[in-house]
This record gives sequence, structure tokens and C-alpha cells, in this order.
Amino acid sequence: MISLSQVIADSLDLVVKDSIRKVNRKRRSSRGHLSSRSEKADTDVAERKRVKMEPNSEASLAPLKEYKESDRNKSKKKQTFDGTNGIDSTSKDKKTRGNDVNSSNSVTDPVLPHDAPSTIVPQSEELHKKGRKIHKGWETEPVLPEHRYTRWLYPPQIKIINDNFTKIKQGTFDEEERRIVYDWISKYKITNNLDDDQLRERIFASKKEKNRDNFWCDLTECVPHRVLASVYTHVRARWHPYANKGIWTKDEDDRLLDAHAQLGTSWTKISHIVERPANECSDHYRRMFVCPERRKGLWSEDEKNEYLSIVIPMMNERNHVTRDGHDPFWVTVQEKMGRKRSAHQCRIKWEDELRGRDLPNRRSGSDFRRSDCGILIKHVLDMNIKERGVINFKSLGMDTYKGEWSVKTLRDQWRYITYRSCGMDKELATSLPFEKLMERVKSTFRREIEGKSENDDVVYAESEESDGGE
DNA sequence: CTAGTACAACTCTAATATCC
DNA sequence: GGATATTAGAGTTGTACTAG
Repeated sequence: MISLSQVIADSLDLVVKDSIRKVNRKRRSSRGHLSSRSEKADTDVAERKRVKMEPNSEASLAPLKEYKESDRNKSKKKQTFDGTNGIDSTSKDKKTRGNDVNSSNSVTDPVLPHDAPSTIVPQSEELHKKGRKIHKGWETEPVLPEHRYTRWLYPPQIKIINDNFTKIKQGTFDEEERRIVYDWISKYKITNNLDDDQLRERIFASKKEKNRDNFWCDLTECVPHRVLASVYTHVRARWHPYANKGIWTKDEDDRLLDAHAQLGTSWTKISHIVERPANECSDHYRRMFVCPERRKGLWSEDEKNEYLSIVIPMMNERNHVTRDGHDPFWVTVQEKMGRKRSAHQCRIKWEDELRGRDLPNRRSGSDFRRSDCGILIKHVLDMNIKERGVINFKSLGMDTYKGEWSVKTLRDQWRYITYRSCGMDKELATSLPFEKLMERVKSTFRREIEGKSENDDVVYAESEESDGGE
């Protein structure tokens, strides 16, 4: 039974969080321009630090990043539960280590658990060199469907359930899943008369206490098609006391570096010193400090050629690429580049520009015309997307467009289309419910969608005229 | 002025190593 | 042997800067 007071409390909570989100967005968007690029990095970071997002100050112990409709509502995978219809060969395998639970028919992916290790590509060549141990959990005993919420399952076991009983969902939690989790935990909090600290204590209880009631099992049971580990990881990440602290400050950077110098990769210990979740510490260090000597700015032609001479041979070797074959291992590329560019820079270079550069029908971003907007919108409509953030541009670019446009161009043009349909009001475009947004897109680009536009200029060139929606 | 480029920031989660 | 820690690939967004 949900009490009235609970409903009101929940609503208030959402309102509070919503207003905090709006303030944060406003703060971010109020940043001014800077004069020179050389100042950019430092000043930009300093400025961002000043507008550091609100810490976890929400009234209740709500998930720290509650389903944010506008800014972080990104279910990245087109996974469906009723089979593989929503999944294409590129999107479903995009994670290197993704256990491909949805491709049971794949010839190269044996179903039997003892075969599973051979189907997993190592996460990097480093690990590959180390030699991968096979976790004992992989030598499975009989797996039952209810084990998905009562036991910690490993990839082969998940695969068995997926293939024989019920489809298992992986990837980012979508809006509905977040709502279910949030509601369940709110009710649990009320039913057990817990305050915020007690609830957090429950979520982070040691394993001795963990099963004193069926917290995790019951919660997982409420989220269809998810396994215990998935729900557990998701919830612990969101309720982490140090989560959602926004921009890193200089002080935090310093503490991170000091702690890392002393403790190495004991990220959990470092986490307490820096007061950030362990994975954030690890991520931030990896991103910012692991390749300090990297070059910044434009890539010279020589540099691009060097890069391609490294990446292209890698792409032809199965051990050097992710499972979908679209990406090499970026850390390896970084090392082969002599650390002159970071793995992240290398990835972006590939993603934004060089992937598909030699394909015969390749066009450049400056050729994108209004008719191309119409085609893009039709493709998006065909996907039958229901929520923001689920368009798989990589798949769209590589599979649907066959490399005609770069992933970057498609993403940017789609963003432009959404802004345009809101009269270039970016705030509106990012906050409108997806359905409303699509109505505006369809209305604004009606003629282009129908292929009747008499004006087929390059889209950016005429962005200030024509109707701006309804 | 704008398209193109670059990338920091922040995030999420699966795989797997390691701990207890 | 189950739980937890660590690692790393991958996604989006916002915006500074450059070139035309």
C-alpha cells in the first residue's frame, strides 16, 4: 500500500531534484567565452570547478542521479526482451567484454558454459598477455531461471538463462527500470522506518549482514530481465555516499595523486581519502594523469598517418579489436603511439573522423543538406525510438548509412535538428519529453521528410529562417 | 558568422581479478 | 565460492578554438 504522504513526499522529492537539475544546467550554460586556446584548458577547468554541481544534497536519500529526463537518460543499447529484433550486429557487441547473451544463434558463440571462456575477448592486450584465468563460477552446476535474482551469476550462467528461460537485459538501466528501483527502495525505506543513513547502511551492508533479509533478491525480482549483479552494481553506484560530486577540484586532484603515489591502485582506499567513489578515482586518474605527456590540439597529417599505420593493421587482427570489429584496443594504440596521444584522444579521432574515411560513398559534414535531414529523421522514426539517448549513432553510421556520414556528423546533425525544431532553444530541446520533441521535429521538417523541400541548401547555412515548429 | 575539430567532463556497466 | 574491487570500453554533452 502506498500512503498519501509517501506519494507527496516522492513528488516533492522529484520537484526538488528537478529544480536542482535546472539550476545546475543554468550554471553550466552561463559560462563565458575565453580568449585564447592556450588558456583554455586551465581556465576552463578552473571555471568548471567554480560551478561545481550541487553535491548530494537532496532531501531524501534518493538515487544520486535519479532518472534525469533531459541530461542523463541514456539507455545506450537497443536491447529488447523479446528476442534480438532490436539489436543489430554492431550495437549488441559493442562492449569488448560484453557477454553476448543475445546472440545464442551465433555460430561463433557456443552456448555451453565450458565453451564460454573462448568466446570472451580479453579486455586489453595487457590482460591477454597476463593470461586469463577461468573463474570457477564458470564451471556451472544446473542453472535455474530464479537464480538470476538469488545468485551472483557469471556470463555463461547468464547465457544459459537467456537462451533457455528468459531474456536477460544488460547495459544502462532505462527510465522505467530506474523508476522501479527507486520506488522499491523508497518503499523499503518507509516500511522499515529507516532514515537516510540507515538506508545507505543497508545498501552498503557487509556481506555478513547482506542476507539478513532478502533485500537484493527482492529488489532484483522487481526489475524484469535483470540479474542480481546488474541491479546490485547499479544501486550501489547510485547510492554511493561520494557519488555525484560534479567537477573535480584541484584539491581532489592533488589528494588523488598523493594517494595514488602511496597506495598504488588500491582505489577503495584512495576513495576514502579523495572522497569520491573508487571507480571515479580510477576513471579520473586514467583520463587525466595516465598520459600526461600527450599532445593536445590539431593532429598533423604525419600524426594521422602514423596513427593509421598503427590502427589499420590492428583492425585486421582479431586479437587486437573489440568483438564487433569496429574498434581496436585504445590503450594499445596509445602505447604504440608512444603515448603522444591518450587512448581517449585516439578513440575520439577514430570515432569522429577516421572511421570509414575510405568508404566509397563517404561525404563530408559540410555537404549535409536539408534533404539529408529528412532522410536522417526518417531513419530515426524507423527505429521507433521511445526515449532520449537511445539512438545508436555508431550503428546508424556504419550499418544504415554504410559510412556515408561519420558518426560525429550524424550525431551533430541530429542535435541540430532537435535544436532547430525548438527554435534553436537548446534548453527546450533537451528538456522536452521525447514524444513532444519528435512531434516538433516532424512538424518542422515535414517537407524534408516528405522529400518535397524545394530548398536543398546545406542546413547550417539557412538556420535562421523557415518555421520553428508549432 | 558558422562548420569543423578537439576534447574535457561525467557517466555507466560488464568482465574479470582478487579478497575474505 | 560468493562478494567485492578493479579495469577499461563506451556513451553523451558542452564548449573552446580554428579556419574559411
